[in-house]
Amino acid sequence: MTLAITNTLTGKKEPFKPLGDPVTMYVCGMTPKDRPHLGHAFMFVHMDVIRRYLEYRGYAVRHIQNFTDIDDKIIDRARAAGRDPLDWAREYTEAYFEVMDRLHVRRAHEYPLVTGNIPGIIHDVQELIDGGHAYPTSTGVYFDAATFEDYGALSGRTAEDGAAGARIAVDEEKRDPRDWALWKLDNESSVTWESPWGRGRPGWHIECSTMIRRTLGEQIDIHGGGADLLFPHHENELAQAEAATERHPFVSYWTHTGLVLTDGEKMAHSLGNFTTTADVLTDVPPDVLRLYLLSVHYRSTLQFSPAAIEQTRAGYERLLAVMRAKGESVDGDCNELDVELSAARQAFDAAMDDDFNAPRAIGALFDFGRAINRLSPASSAADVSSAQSVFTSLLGVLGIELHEPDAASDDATPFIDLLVQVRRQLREARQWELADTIRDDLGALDVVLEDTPDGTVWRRG
RNA sequence: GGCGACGUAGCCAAGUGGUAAGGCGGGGGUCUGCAAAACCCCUAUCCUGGGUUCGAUUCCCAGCGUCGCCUCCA
Repeated sequence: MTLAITNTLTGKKEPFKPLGDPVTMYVCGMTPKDRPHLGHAFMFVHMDVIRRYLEYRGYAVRHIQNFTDIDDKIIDRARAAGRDPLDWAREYTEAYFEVMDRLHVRRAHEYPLVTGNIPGIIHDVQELIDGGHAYPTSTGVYFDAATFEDYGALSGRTAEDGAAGARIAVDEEKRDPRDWALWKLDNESSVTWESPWGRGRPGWHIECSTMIRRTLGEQIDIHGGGADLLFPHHENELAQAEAATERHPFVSYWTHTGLVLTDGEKMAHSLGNFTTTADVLTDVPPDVLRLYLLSVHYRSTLQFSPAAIEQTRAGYERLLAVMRAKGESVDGDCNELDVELSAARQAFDAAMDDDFNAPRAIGALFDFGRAINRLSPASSAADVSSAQSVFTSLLGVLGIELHEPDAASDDATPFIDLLVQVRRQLREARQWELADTIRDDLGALDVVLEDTPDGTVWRRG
């Protein structure tokens, strides 16, 4: 089987052929101006799954993700709060890690910052000027879009589209409405740097081109980011990179994640309609949220719905139940579980090979879980536990871990055990009403009792 | 206005030119003292109208609806 990845540039699923070893992957990270919302969680979780699956397939992956730690919004917000912009950015960078760690988003190998790449950015801007792709004006340095023949290829927009859609105030000094700032002159803000063109700071798009070049090289395998960055950000990034290096393609596979909608519109900091990831995690376990985010293909739009998360919670319970299955057969030479096991692996791989189809992969795992439950009475303990370990390892490729709600450290445990003991005696005495009352009352306290042939077991509900 | 995406059961959501995964919910059953969990069975003809085809939910056109990008944005 071959892994195929949809490439935004061509709009097609293409067989994955890495440039070399390791596979190079760049993900457009956050501008840490506010706390990460569910849109961020969706994107980073899906990108994490892409990386995990590549590693599962045996590729070594070098994953780089930036932080745009200085930009207009950060400066504005910090100034309004009377704070230092860099300090502001650090605070929300921490907020990012706090929440993504809980969601098991694996850390990138490096997190370059704009503020740590100024010399490289200045070098690259100068190179574009020298190459005839950029020019200085009284407000900064601009990229000359007309000098890059393929401009618009990624987002599928022509020069005419650009002109027609130009709603931004026309800058008389720009040669073309499509041109954008590589360097912004600025003598007022606290965070500026000297440059050959005057004091200022980088434009947004150039940072990614520079960081990719410095950390991964002139051409990379995979570039990820939200669909809202396709234009102009990625279009410009591509133009800057290829104009500077004259190497094509800059990126082999452009992967864009769908956007998260809330009440029918895009969730965004700027719209003020966002639900923070941390907020959701106050009452939704991280693995449940992760399962929810992965229940939609990465390229699709996710319509955020608390009700759907609740449904996912129930689905997660079902996954947990698979781990409670026990092999009961002593002579157990039932090999049906082996058959199911290899079928599950195959279905999982096929789904993920097909453009990282996590929803389908999850479906395959639910099938596998049902098979484990069904076959466990006729299988040996060893076979069941090895099936379960494959089950958890495949879930692990999706970054989903199975955790029973923790009861071990609970002070109430001895008392619950005691009640269960008393109830056992009541049941032996056929005192059903009292026994049921204990069960119901414990249930109201989120302690679930199940009477099995081997006795009563209880767990946190 | 330009460009693009999407519209699948009560809900979430995959997918295919030959009558549609999975999860939640609902109904029935097995098991159980009764439950719970688990297991088994049932629960959709794929927005509308044309067209192409032996045959379309899947391809093409139009319409309706929703969303995104064109400005900062994951």
